[in-house]
Amino acid sequence: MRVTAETQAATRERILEVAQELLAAKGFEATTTRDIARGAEIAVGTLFNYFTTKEAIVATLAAEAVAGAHRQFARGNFEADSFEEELFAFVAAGLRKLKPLRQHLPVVLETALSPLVLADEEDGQSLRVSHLEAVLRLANKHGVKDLSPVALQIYWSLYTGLLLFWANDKSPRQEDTLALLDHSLEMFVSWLNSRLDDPLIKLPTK
Amino acid sequence: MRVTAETQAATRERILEVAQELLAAKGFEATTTRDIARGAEIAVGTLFNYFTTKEAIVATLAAEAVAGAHRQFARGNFEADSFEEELFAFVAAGLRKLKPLRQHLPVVLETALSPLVLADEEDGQSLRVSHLEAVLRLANKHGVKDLSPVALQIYWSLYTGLLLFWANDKSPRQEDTLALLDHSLEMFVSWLNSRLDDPLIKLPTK
DNA sequence: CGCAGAATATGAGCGTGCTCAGATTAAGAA
DNA sequence: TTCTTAATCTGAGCACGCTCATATTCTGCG
Repeated sequence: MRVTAETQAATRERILEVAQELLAAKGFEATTTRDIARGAEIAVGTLFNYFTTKEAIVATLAAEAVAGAHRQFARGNFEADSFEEELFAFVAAGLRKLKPLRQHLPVVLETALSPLVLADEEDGQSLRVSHLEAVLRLANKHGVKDLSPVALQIYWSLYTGLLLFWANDKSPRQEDTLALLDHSLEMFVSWLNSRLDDPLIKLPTK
Repeated sequence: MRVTAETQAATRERILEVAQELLAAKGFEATTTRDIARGAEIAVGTLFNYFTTKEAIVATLAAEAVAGAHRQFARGNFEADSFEEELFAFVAAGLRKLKPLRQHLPVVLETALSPLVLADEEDGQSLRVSHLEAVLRLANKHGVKDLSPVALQIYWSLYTGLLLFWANDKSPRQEDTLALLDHSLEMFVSWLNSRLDDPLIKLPTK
């Protein structure tokens, strides 16, 4: 069972690598599951033992990319003056890691991100949940406690909107996306501050 | 050519009706293009003469629904004290019309709404463009002139986020969605006001 | 009328993503 | 080592969205 488990992990890794290559080379639509299976030297059926869906493969790639960014960000213990500044750095770090998948984000967003409330699926949920948890941690660190569900949902709308905008951003170095991020966060954070004492929007202290 | 044109319009209408029924009865995935064609008494090939894509049918249903809401809203010349209040009423009217399609919105959003910058496609663009135009009109009416591209994009993020949230809203009468709308608009409008004199975010006056 | 040519409708067929009955392999018991 | 059973892999096959060569229908002209 030891050897098998390692083999399986290797297979999983091979699938992800091949998928990333083909995705970059031919795009999502033109990359068929048969292609990926052939590249990973397994049968189509086996591919679907490892991933439930073609989209799930891309969602996993995205989730692993941002997970990497999270770890890197946590390690670098970046110290910013303000919540807003640190949030900006955090999101920007995520974008950097997601760059290879930029054009394929709409596909990921539909399956993995669009069920905004706590959904029952799991495939790409990790991305949303772990991102929001990280944001919560940052907020707490800066004294912004107990973001309400509404606040989190608003943040999530802004974040996914940003990602979708980014996916289509034609500006040379995607500076339009960074500008959008800047304004979005400025608006969001100052709204949060203006709301700090409103009981309607705060969660009951646990 | 007269008779034919009418026949075609009737066929188009029949497709949309059948699609709406099947959608409501069985959901998007379970409704096949063969089903729709059979229901409309045409061949599959003919179906695709009228709509480029299965998603385009749903996008058209959505676009016609909100177009109806726009007309109705314009006719009713609803007079509100503030931009925020009127924007709220406007969006809520749109939601009312979209209700039958609520659960299918993610499908529409991916194809029709996610290309956020001016895209080259046309299928569902109408929804985004016409909604944003209506918002601009409302803004002008209330003295908020020349919303910048960034402001429009932020509004769009909030609006699509709202729609996706709504699609999954499990609260009895979707009051969670209305609460989200309320807070989103409050944040957006007060941010707009705080930015009124910032040249960075205003378009050059034409 | 009849006829030519354009417009429209048709459905067999293609390439997908994904499934599942059966073949293959791994792991422990005797 | 050999047998048993559970886990894993396999690819022919299914249903789907969509296409395109062909058939059908419509339109205006002589």
